[in-house]
Amino acid sequence: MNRGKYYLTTAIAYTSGKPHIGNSYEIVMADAIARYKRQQGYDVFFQTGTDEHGQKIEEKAKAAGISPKEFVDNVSNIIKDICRILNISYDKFIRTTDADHERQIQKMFKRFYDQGDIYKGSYKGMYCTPCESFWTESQLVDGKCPDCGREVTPAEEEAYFFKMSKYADRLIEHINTHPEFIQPVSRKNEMMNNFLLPGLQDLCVSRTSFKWGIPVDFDDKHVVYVWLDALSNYITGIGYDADGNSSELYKKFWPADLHLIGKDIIRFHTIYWPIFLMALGEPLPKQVFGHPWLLQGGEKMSKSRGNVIYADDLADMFGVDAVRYFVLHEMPYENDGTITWDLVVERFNSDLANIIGNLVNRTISMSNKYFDGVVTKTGVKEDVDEDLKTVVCETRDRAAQKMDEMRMADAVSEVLALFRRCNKYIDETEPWVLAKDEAKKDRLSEVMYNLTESICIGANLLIPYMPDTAMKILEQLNAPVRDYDDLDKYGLYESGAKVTDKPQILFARLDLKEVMAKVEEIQAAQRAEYERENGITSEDEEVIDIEKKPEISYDDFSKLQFRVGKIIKCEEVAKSKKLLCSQVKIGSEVKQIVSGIKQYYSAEEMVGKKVLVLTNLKPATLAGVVSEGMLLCAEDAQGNLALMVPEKDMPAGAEVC
RNA sequence: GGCGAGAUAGCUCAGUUGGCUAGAGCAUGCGGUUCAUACCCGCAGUGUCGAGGGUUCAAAUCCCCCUCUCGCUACCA
Repeated sequence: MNRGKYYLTTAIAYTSGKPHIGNSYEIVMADAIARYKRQQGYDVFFQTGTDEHGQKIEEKAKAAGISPKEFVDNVSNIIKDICRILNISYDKFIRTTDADHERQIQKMFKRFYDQGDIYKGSYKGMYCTPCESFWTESQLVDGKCPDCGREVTPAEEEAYFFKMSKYADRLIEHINTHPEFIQPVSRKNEMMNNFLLPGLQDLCVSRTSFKWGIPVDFDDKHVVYVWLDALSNYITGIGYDADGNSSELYKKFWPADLHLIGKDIIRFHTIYWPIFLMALGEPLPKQVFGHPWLLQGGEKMSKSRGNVIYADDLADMFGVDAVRYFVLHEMPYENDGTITWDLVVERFNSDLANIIGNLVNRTISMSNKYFDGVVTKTGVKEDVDEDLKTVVCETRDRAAQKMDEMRMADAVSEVLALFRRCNKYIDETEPWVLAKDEAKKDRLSEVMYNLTESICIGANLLIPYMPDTAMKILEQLNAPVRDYDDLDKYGLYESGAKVTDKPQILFARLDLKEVMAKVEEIQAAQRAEYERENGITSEDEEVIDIEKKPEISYDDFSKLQFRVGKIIKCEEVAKSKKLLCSQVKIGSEVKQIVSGIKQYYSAEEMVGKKVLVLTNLKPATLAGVVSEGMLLCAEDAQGNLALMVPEKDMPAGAEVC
């Protein structure tokens, strides 16, 4: 049955490095939806791809000593490879470095500019140095910084801005009249309360500080802001043309039925993207779903520790379908899910090996033992059959309901429940008892038929989630793939068909110890690779590279005054989550300094410390408290802070030079 | 600080418009079974449903307040 078109997309993956399993979750979920919709009879177009521009990539390529294009070619291929490994049935893999995509972005940018949606602005007279923020004229309050109320100063850099405010009312209207647009709904409030209702700021849509991006063709100092570039893939990938010559594919499939994205980028997809589309005069996507994340339990993931979990390692160990099953099953609707090696083993053994694999195996071996593999419907029914049939026939719609609500884990569980019910049926009917009584042979045959038919329906319902396993089961049962519309009908398995006489083990039970031993090897290899790539020996500690700032003169440096200060009193700033307010003795004076370090230091432990202080910074008010300087800290890649302290004891007030 | 979500079994969670002894999966214990991959099936649990107060014949569910957790956001000199 043809149910119309369905266009779904994933976010395109940023090509700054190999994605871990948490990043790969989304593509598996998207693939399950795509297969599910195809099975239902939708004409599906499923697009994914890679986002390849930006400063970060420019820097990474430079560090690797290759061109940005070489760098992204490499990573993009790795990501395609992961798609292949995970059995992802995408129809289009777009790269933002594709020539036609780049051309369309330039045309769109020009069109926005000609329409007056984009204007060339500059930061001049609108930069608040203390806040490090740029403001447009309209945002200033009495010509001053709307945040701190102080004077703003001229700055030189020019940039293009998009007039978001022009479309804000229309967007608010759309969100309010289309409750399904932002999913889960709890995210809608965040967008409305934090961005839309307070007033949308114009968005800077070009950069001049780096080169690796799509050049603005009428002003080549600028490259297009990466989000405008990346978001547009959803239309350029299916042949949108800014001059009005869009492809038939585009006309057929746009607007998208679903943008599947991570919860961290909901803002870009539900505010900026719709506004860009409004400016183009194109319809908005029907739904944006921000899914939760799959996190590694407990410890922080880091390649240098070798504990990053990758899709390909998982697939090697457990097989593709087990990985697909795990990530889909372990992902609740709104909360983040967890993945660890032992959780995967646990789920693998209990759900896949025990419940599904063993069921198929025991059923086929009984068919062979009692009837040489021939499955015959005899019509010898008993009451106990009815509940089995009811459960089996209802599973399709129960799972469908969960799928339509994006509750993947629940949908998979519904299908699993069918297999559980089959195991129970075996216990209820006790085929081995029937087999001992020749008079009950026809009843036994009916029981085997019921089991085979039920498993057959279950296998069909498994197709979206575990396509390979589903096909293996059907092959072993010698049954064709069944039409989705028939999956609530019982008794379509061909009576007299013969199942395989050599049942294959679908999922061999795993021993946790053996798995963990292999995990050790994987982790050691990962650490070794990390060390090789970064040219360090195992003696070296983890290092961190950051963006370098421009060279300064000694004069610049000498303007700063650093001194040793002793913290004599410290308390939490009441209205803030991050701030501590310290009284710092510097020489004979005491300065009050506010610092954002509450997450790393308690007020009590601060007292008595001797720390380095930038003393001649212009005072500022933070959360209503005056701060007269800055405590110096080092920050690692995860944002953890460590206070700088003198290596030997020095008196409070000593100058640092 | 603003806005929002949440706190239910050892663990992960479900509980629709208030209504029968508060449920599922995993883990635990006991029992059954032998077709099968030492599997499957059944039974048993323990729950102050975060604390306190209120509305009601009746509250996990509605209202108030408190504590804690989480998300987005602001501050992080």
